[in-house]
Amino acid sequence: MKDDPKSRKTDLMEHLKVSILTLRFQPGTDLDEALLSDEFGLSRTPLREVFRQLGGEGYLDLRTNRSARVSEMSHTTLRDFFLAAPMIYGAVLRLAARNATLAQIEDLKTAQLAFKSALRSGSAADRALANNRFHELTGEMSGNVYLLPSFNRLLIDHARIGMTFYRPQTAKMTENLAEASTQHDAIIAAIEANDEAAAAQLAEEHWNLSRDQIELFVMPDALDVPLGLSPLSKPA
Amino acid sequence: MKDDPKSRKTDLMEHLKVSILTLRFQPGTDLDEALLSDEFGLSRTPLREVFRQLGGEGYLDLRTNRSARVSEMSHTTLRDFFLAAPMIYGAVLRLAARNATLAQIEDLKTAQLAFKSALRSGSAADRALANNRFHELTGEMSGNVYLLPSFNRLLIDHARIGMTFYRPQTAKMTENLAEASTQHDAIIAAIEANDEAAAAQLAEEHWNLSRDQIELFVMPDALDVPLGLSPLSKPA
DNA sequence: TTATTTTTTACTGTATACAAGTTGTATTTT
DNA sequence: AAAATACAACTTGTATACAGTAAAAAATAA
Repeated sequence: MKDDPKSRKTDLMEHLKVSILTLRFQPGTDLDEALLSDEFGLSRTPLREVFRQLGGEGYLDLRTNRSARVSEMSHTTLRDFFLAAPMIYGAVLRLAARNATLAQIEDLKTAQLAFKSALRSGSAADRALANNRFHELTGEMSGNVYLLPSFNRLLIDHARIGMTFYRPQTAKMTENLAEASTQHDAIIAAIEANDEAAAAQLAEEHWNLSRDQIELFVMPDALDVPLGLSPLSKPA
Repeated sequence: MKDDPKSRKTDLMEHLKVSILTLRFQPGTDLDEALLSDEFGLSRTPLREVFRQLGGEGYLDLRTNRSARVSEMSHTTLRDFFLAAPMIYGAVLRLAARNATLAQIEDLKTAQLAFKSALRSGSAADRALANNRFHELTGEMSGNVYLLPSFNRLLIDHARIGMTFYRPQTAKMTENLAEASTQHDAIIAAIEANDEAAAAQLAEEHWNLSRDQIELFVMPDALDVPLGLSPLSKPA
């Protein structure tokens, strides 16, 4: 493993992506050029090029004369998200079922094994990343350059939303996760059978499940704790 | 009009975009960093940042250790294009009808006036750019960050395909252009009336018209010229 | 002449120094 | 004391010089 600048650049890129997807860098966080260039042994020039690229892909917000910032997730985001996601993902899976190659299907099966493994023994970040990888592969399968920009943008926030998703706190949520995994298996089967209709149908079901899971967070069960013993911690 | 680096950078960006959209830079063209930095009075550092950004937006293809290249339009592109465009544009117009502000509608009307003016007296490039502007505005109106990446990617190739589109060679094609303008008016009306269904319907019709126009190019009328006087130019 | 290796040339990628701009703090003014 | 201004520290943006890499040209061998 040589340590040339090129590899450090891709290292940096990967590190930033993963950090953002897993909420290690929270939405709205300012990125310090000096610190990062120091950390990865890169000068600011290539670093800023990476920033620009990640900006274009939707990971970062760039503002002139101000530091790059991890892209925000506002309250309107969630609504826009569930408006666009089913349509885009439905189209992607339909095309995946139409166009997937055998090699791609093998990759997808491998990714699904990794996902299952993460569900069993991984952290929330591991699960979110494994799920992200699975869906990225379906995007590649669709092979439509006009669909992918939006699809990949969706995947970013899907992972970030999923970071809470993949930290199940109730039996119902754990159950939903198992269901998501089952759906992944069904998606693979539909793609392998070139069954476009089934794939599109599964896309919709997969998003409905996601939405249900989100709602379990937005509207949690009422607390059942005696007064004075509330688990709320002190204000930060 | 001050001439600071910041404005030169946006100048360069705008110049590249317009040049690509109007086919002044053909798909696949290599861009010369030294030449462009000389031309715009910018060093290569900010120039390369612009390249990265345009790469992210789909104007350029970037390859390591090779020059940046105007993004290609292959034979598969057209098929992918007409597969994705109606769906995305339908969703965009539906949301535009739902969310457009009065100020945005005014902007759209202004853009449509410019489009009509370009149809009357402009060049093919003027027409393609005016049309591009019109649709960009509908994208802004939709206000959905997850839809816009694909939508803007579509607009790039829409303009490039349209450069032939907007150089009408038969009466039928001129007629189609007038029809496109009429559809723009109808789109404005639907948005102004918050009529989502009508807007979505118009999106589909607008793309059908585009597809018809393309077909007039792909399958031109049989030549009616005596042998030996064929207008075909010599092979390049 | 043809194929292969070496050298040259041109271009891409990176580091560093410097210029311009922004933000926070201290000082002055009312 | 509050507001406004001026200054200082820091961050972002740009230019230039240099290092690394790929293609082209020249030279050598078959």
